[in-house]
Amino acid sequence: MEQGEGGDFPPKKVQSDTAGTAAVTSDIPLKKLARQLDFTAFGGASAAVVLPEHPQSQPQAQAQHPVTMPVPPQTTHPSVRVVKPESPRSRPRPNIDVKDGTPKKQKQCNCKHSRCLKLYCECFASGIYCDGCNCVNCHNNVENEAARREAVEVTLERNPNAFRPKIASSPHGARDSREESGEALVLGKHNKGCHCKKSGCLKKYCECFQANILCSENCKCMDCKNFEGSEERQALFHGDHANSMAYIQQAANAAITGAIGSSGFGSPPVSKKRKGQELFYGPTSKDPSLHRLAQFQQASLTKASVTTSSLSSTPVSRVPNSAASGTSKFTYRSLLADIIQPQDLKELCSVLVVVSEEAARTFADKRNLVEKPAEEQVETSRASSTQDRLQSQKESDIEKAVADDCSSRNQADKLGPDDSSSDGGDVPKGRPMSPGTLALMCDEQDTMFMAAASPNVLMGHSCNTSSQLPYGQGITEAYAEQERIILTKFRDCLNRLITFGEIKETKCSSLARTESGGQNEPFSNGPANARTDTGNQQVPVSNGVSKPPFPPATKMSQTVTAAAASPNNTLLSKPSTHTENGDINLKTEKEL
DNA sequence: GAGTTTGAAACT
DNA sequence: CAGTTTCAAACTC
Repeated sequence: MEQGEGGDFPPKKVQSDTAGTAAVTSDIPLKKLARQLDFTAFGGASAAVVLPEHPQSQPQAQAQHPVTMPVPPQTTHPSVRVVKPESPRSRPRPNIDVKDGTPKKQKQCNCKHSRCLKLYCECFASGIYCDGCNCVNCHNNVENEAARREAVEVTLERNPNAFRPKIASSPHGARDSREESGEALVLGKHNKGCHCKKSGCLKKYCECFQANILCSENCKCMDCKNFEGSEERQALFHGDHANSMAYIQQAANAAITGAIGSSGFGSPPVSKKRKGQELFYGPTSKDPSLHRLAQFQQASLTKASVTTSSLSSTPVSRVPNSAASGTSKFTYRSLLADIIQPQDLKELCSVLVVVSEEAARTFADKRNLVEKPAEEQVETSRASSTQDRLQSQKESDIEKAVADDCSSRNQADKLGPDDSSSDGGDVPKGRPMSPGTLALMCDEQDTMFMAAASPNVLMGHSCNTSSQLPYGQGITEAYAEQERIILTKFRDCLNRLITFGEIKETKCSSLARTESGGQNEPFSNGPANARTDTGNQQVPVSNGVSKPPFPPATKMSQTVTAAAASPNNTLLSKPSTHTENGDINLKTEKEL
């Protein structure tokens, strides 16, 4: 019991010997001094610490894992106020003031039939004695310690984790808190997940909501609106009325009843079932960040997506959780999936290497006019070799990106449990990167690479400390020149990619409009099996054909146009071996 | 404050 | 493990 451990949790404000005594259930606590559990370490946002705690006590408590019977602490300070824990559902219903998030003072239970010896009882579940509660026939007290202990044993027998905190902290806390600026914390996730059906997870009935955390993949809730990016949820936390309880409830109610609906378009959220993100991204991902991402994307996608029925033969709203989560029929395929071919990459790299060499050579020639050839040769060689590595790295990066891109077509299927995407990465695995991201990553990794492979170069480049370099200013300039040329080329290439992507997007959009025949219009609560919200975005729809919904090509340049439309498009300006068929596919592909 | 709703816990 | 019942908190009026 951690919480049980709880049992071992040192009571705040109470002695330091607690850990020891608390574990010994035989010690009869002094009158009505319940221990307070501390859930702050578990990410429970609501776990506001009410009482100061002993610095050394916390570690002790956390170090304890053995599930033992929770025993209210002994104390030699009867005057200490009993304060119940602020756990995330931390225990049944925490004492949190929804208005301001501040913890209220102890809350008394009102149990009538459980004798306060079942988890129904907040006090019992918290591992504390009832104190000043309004319960009836309470046995959760010193006088009934025997019964209490027995009840604890029974409870633990049934569920060894019964007294453990339900909210696990999230490794992505920092990120979350940042993203949720202004909102309640969203750290951690419910270990078991909630099972809400009607509350939309936006009421305190929901343990996740109550704990101020987002629902996670652990949840089996229906029609969940407690996910990042949920407008309903945001409505609860943001806005001028953010602190108005009435507003909050109104928003929640509206959200639940669909009055607001996702994005206010009058359409019900994706499904009556389960979280929509699973429909698109595969369900079983255990990576919180991915999950959040998916949730976020869900929020975006649902606005732009088409009726789910048109994308899947299975009516989403009737798909059981497991089914929905297990058989994701939606896959996201990058707009560039067919554009970038391995050969393109090779060509790109070749070109970059060539221009790099040329740059180096040109620069060397210039210098040769005034400096010793031998030295220059070495430098050129160095430059070239460095550049080669650079190209090599770029190629690697790009290929990785493309690999992701290509694999994305089956992304949803791949996002399984083992697809624990890079922890904390802002670019979870499986999510195709936009050209812009790709470029940024390349730049970033180039920098990193260069820093590792050639610190001097990096220094010279970024800090203008060339005078300190063994190779002098000349080398630095040569590298700079090479870099400039290469980056320019690379930029051009990426711009072309962007253009291609936009062309394809445009085509897809047209196709969607054509095939959906106006389905993208806002609709009221349509067929239950239905549809997701449609925002203003066009989403490719092709009857059953594998045209999955995909995010809009966000960072794509605004200049789709002419250049893009040119049949001579190639990734590079240099003559290409592409099979230019006018379509977006530049090549006949065989390399994949 | 009474009655209803909700979802976790308990039970079958 | 799924379905049902019990329970107490959350919520509504």
